[in-house]
Amino acid sequence: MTETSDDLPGSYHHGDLRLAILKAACDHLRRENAESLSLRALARGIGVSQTAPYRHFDSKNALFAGIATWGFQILGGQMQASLADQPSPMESFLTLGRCYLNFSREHAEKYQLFFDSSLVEFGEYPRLQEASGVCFDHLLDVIRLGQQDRLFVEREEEEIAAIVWAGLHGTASLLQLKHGRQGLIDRPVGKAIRFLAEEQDQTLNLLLRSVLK
Amino acid sequence: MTETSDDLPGSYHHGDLRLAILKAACDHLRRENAESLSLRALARGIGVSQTAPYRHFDSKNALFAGIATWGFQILGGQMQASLADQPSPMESFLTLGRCYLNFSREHAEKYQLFFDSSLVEFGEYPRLQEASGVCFDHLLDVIRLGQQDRLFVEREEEEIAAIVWAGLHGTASLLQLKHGRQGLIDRPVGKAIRFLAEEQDQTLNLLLRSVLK
DNA sequence: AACTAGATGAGAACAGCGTTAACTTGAGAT
DNA sequence: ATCTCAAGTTAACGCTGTTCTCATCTAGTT
Repeated sequence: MTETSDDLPGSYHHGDLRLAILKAACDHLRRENAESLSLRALARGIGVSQTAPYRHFDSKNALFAGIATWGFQILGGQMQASLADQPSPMESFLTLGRCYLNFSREHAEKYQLFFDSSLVEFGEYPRLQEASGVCFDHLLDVIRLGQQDRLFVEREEEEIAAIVWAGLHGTASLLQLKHGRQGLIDRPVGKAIRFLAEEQDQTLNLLLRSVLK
Repeated sequence: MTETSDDLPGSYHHGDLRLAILKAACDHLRRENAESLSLRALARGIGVSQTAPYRHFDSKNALFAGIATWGFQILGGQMQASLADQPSPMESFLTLGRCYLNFSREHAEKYQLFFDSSLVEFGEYPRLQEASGVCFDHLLDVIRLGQQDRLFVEREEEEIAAIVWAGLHGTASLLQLKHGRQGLIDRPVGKAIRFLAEEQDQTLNLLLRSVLK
């Protein structure tokens, strides 16, 4: 035993290395980016050997999939919580949109993985698919609620969902450019993105017009 | 000289290695993904030494930036061409939307780089910023055209642009999931994405309702 | 025609990476 | 007290991005 750290005496086992890795990876993704993330550096930072992470994740991609799954679980929970005690289908709808955009901002590093098929192979991780399915089902639920009140244009629920999701994801995605690209600030595109960022409720109202009757 | 290939006698210089690298990289991105792209393998495939690419791109990230710049130049050209001879502002608008979605499908590998700030640092490449600015300006032009006909809700052009861009990018982005995630096919989310894919004109019409008066 | 400068290519080398295989440790169940 | 298995370690493989130094080709000047 190599006496590497100032831990308690018998600290051969970490305790919850899996969670520690997930957190450290998210920290890195927030400060740097996915390309520069290294499993070895992560392990070094935590104070375990370079190969210890492989006891919890089959590969680097599996780690990314784990982060994405974690993200969908958080998002699903926040969606469910936000939907409780809403006075009307319309309010439920707006709340879900706010929830989605807030998540994409607060957990930007996880959100990005949802759509990066180069880092996360959805097909290989059933638990990831299930977690994402739960989130999509929340959206469908809200849409069915609105359809009962004849809130939307007459279309199938999946079609409404597709348009709403596209608008939300597009907005979330453009908002992330704001932090990554400073050179755009004094250009028209900067003004456009600032609008999305600073007038979230107006943005949501405009997006909703796509599907409202 | 190592007589590596069956080229013409004096083939020490490649001719247009820069373009060859750009094309090979795009080929790889289409078939595989960004994470597995290696400069060395690229060079090997083309038949030059491992370090030859560095005469044309400062780094791997510079190569990605080069591909993105190339993409914006193509998109800008297609936008301009598609806008010629449109009968009405409304038709111009729809055409631009189709053009954007078509590009995101035909040049998926380039389009992805537009929004991957982990691979492309916009701030470091002025020519990239300029090429993307040209595309955004085409969108602004079309919006101004529509505003003269009082087509849109009364908002500043950058605000209209932001909403339209969000809808278009969201749609383009979700469409790319279709090819990357087979496991979703028989789920609701699969049906939603299929709608976007198969009913492009209906999708565009719905998205436009966000900003139409 | 010879010379030169600069662009383009090659080769060797370095540190770091993901991943695998074989070994060690320690905690909980029998 | 022993056994078992999950969790952690060490050593090693081949590959990568990148840099440094050197070779070669091209184009233009004298």
